This record gives sequence, C-alpha cells and structure tokens, in this order.
Amino acid sequence: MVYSGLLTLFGRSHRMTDDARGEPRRAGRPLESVLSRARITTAALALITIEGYGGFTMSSLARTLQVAPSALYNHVSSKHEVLQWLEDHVMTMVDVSGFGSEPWDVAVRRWAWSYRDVFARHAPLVPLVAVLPVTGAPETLRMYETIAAGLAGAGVPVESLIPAIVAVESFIFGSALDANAPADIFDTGDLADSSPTFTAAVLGQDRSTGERPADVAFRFGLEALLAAVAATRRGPDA
Amino acid sequence: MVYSGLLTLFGRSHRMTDDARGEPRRAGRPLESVLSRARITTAALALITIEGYGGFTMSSLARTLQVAPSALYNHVSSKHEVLQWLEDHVMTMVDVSGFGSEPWDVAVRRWAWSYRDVFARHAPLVPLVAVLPVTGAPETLRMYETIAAGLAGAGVPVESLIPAIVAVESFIFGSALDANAPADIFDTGDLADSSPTFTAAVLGQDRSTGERPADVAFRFGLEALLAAVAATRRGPDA
DNA sequence: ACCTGAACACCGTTCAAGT
DNA sequence: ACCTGAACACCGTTCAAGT
Repeated sequence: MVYSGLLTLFGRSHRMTDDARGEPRRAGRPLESVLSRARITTAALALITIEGYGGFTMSSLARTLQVAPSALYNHVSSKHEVLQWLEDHVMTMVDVSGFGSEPWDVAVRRWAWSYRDVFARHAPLVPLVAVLPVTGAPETLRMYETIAAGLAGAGVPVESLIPAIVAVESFIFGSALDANAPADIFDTGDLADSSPTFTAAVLGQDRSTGERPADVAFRFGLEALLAAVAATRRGPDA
Repeated sequence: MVYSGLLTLFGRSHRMTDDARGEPRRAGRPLESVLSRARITTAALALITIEGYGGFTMSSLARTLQVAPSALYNHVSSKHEVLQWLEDHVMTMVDVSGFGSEPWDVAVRRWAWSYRDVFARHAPLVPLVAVLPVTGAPETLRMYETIAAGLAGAGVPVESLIPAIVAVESFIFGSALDANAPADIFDTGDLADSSPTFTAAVLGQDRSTGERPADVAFRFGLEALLAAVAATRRGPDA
C-alpha cells in the first residue's frame, strides 16, 4: 500500500528509541525534536507527489509525519506557509545547469522548459510563487541570481533584466497552468456554428509533428521572448 | 452598511409578494423561482467585488440571495461550477472593441491589456480559466472567435492561430497573477550579498517613467509576442 | 520547547420534509 | 420543481495539559 511507504519514509519510529514497537507517543516534549522545516517540506512533497494537492491537508501531512496535526503549528504558522516552503523547495528542481556552460540562449531555453515542466506538475503553487517575496525563499532567490547573472553576462543591460525575467516568468507560469488543460479544451461542440473561424483554427492546427498543442504554443511564445531579450543585448558579448 | 446594499440588490423581498415585511420564507416551492444562473452569477460577482474571494463562500452567496445555502444546489452542482459561471461572465468585461474598427495590432494591444487587468482583479479565477473547456463557457468562446477572426483577417495563417492565441493568453494569465505581487517582492533583504547581480538588477530598474514594474514587464512581453505574431502573417493583408 | 488531545468556528454538500 | 432546516464529514487552527 502506498501510504505505508510514506510512513516508512517519514514516520518517527526509525529515529526514536522509546516507541520502536509503534506505541503512540505520549504528550510532552520529545528528547529530540520530531519535526523541522526540512522534514515537513520533504514530507509535504512526497505526500503531494503521491496523493496530489487535493489530498494535501494539515491532517494528512501530520499523519505522514506521525504526529498530531496541532504539532505542526509549533514549526509553521499556517498551511499557507507550508506551501511557501514547498514552493521554494520545488524551485531547486528547476534546471539551471546551462548557465555558465552553454550559450546564453541555450541556457535560457533549458531553464524555461524545465521551469514550466516543474510547475505544470505543481500548478496549485503557481498563484503562490507569482506573489511570494524572495525574502524567505532563498532557493528561489538563488535561481534568480543565476538567471540574472547569465543574462547580464550575455550583454543584457541592467535596466532590462527585471522586465525580461518577469515577462519570461509570467509566460512560464501561464504556460504551466495551460499544460494542465484537457486535450479537448477548445472543442466547440454544438457552438461550432457560431464560432466558425475559431473552430477552423482548432481543426487547422499543425498535428504533423505529434507535439502537444501546449508545447507548440510554449515554443512559439518562448522563442518570441528570447528574440526580444536578444534585441536588448549590447556590449562585447552581444 | 455595505452588506445591506447587497441585500437590497439581490434579496428577494422586492420581487416576492408574500413576505414584503421580511418574514422568512417557509419551506416549499415558491410561486416563482427565486434563483437562476444569471442571478447567482451576478450576486457572486457583486459579493466578490465587495468582500473579495476570501469572503466568498456558498453561505455568504446564499445570504446575499436571501436563501438557504442548500437552495443553491438546486441550480448549481458545486461551488466550482459557480466559479466557472463567474469566469464566463467576467470574460464579457474584456475589451474586444478594437477588432473590426482598429488595425489588428492596436486591437490586440487593447484586448491584451484589458484582459490582463480584468483577471488581475479576479486572480483566483486564473487557474480555472486556463483549464476550462469552451463548451459551457459561451462568452469565453465568443471572445476567442473575435480574436481568431481578427488575427485571421490580418493574415495570420490558420495553423498559427491557436499557438499564437494560447501563447499570448498564457502570458496574460501569468501577468495577471504577477500584477498582484507586492511592490517589494524582489527586495533581497539580508540575502543581498549572496545575490549581487539580481540585487543590482532590482535597484537598476528604470523608474523614470513612473510606470509600475509589472506594467513595464507586461509591455516588454506583449510587444515581443506581437512581433512574433506579425512575423507569421502572409497574404494580401500582411 | 514541543508534543497530545479536546475543542472551536467554520467549510461544502446531502437529504428528508414541506408546498 | 424548488425551497428550508438539520445533519454529515470534513477543514485549519487554538490552547490547556503534559513532560
């Protein structure tokens, strides 16, 4: 069973000595703290990966960690804060390996596709990231530093960096949501008659490559934004 | 008081004859149906405009309409469906007036800025729209038809229409979320030392126009996408 | 300091009873 | 068909009691 796997990974029995046979812990401060930001975040990610965001509650998170729900509030002030921790953790899964090793545009492409993919799998976090201050999100800030340094090194002037990054990122966030759209989202059904041009457009999509429509649109937009970023470049590297 | 205003607008007393003095209605089918999709949607919009999405519950919606919460379920199958109705209604507030009267790029700009502004005010709907099938969202489909016809008329080939629309829309959705970010979202605080380039980029933004950073980024991205759409054009109008 | 367990103030939704 | 009112199965969060 899936759930027992989570308990094996995150339960306390393997690190506590006084309840190896699984007796419930009594109230009172444990010898060693059972919870921590890292353990809560990791457990949340595992839980969500297996059960999805619909099954993610403070109760289910506590169950995974084998504590009472109220114990979580000694370490985190709200469910929202858990999600913020998770967001920052998820950001480490974004691939920034191209910066420093590849031409700037190759690096940006690899980063952008990876960023979209990661948050397509964590769509409920998108509205949070878009609004989360970088203070308190150190991994997110690390990523921004890598991107900013990469673009600056490629000749993008300082005053263009933030607009360029925000524009690309906004596109990525919207595209991450779009990647979760059902395949038939644009089927016009019995309203086809009243929307002839749009219906023709839906039917007239280029299907020859076998690529998902969301990927075709993402490539189109990403290349458009890359061209605009390239146009801002100046200096020796441009 | 604000709430009594909502009751005056959406309460039933002005259209019912048997309870003009405000006695609660008894159980049983009313002579004339109290609820409808249109009344529910309008009440939801008014409630959200005044109280925000945080205060939007099935209970508060029912209170606005002066019915019991359970009465709503005779007309709608879930809160999610109310939000879908609302999304489709909100879409009528997007300005498509440029199509047919202005050059294509002027029309697209007016539409895109308006679209972003409307959903910046309704950010919680963004994850829904991005995923909502056009069947059952007739106003949304109407908008798509207008955009598709406008772009097709400008010479954008059929097979490029969907990628172009989806890319621009994804950018708009992400930008609508970004427009709700706090002004200090990029303040690096005591982590400034470890992110020198990014910190310099934040401080080096062009503030001379007085424009909001979110608007600068939106313009940058929108113009980039417009240029790419323009590049797909062919035929007599291109 | 950090856990448990009981409790609080909600949620969205279901359903029998009523007209 | 469409309302009310009671009830259900949850939520996230608080807090006293315990070590």
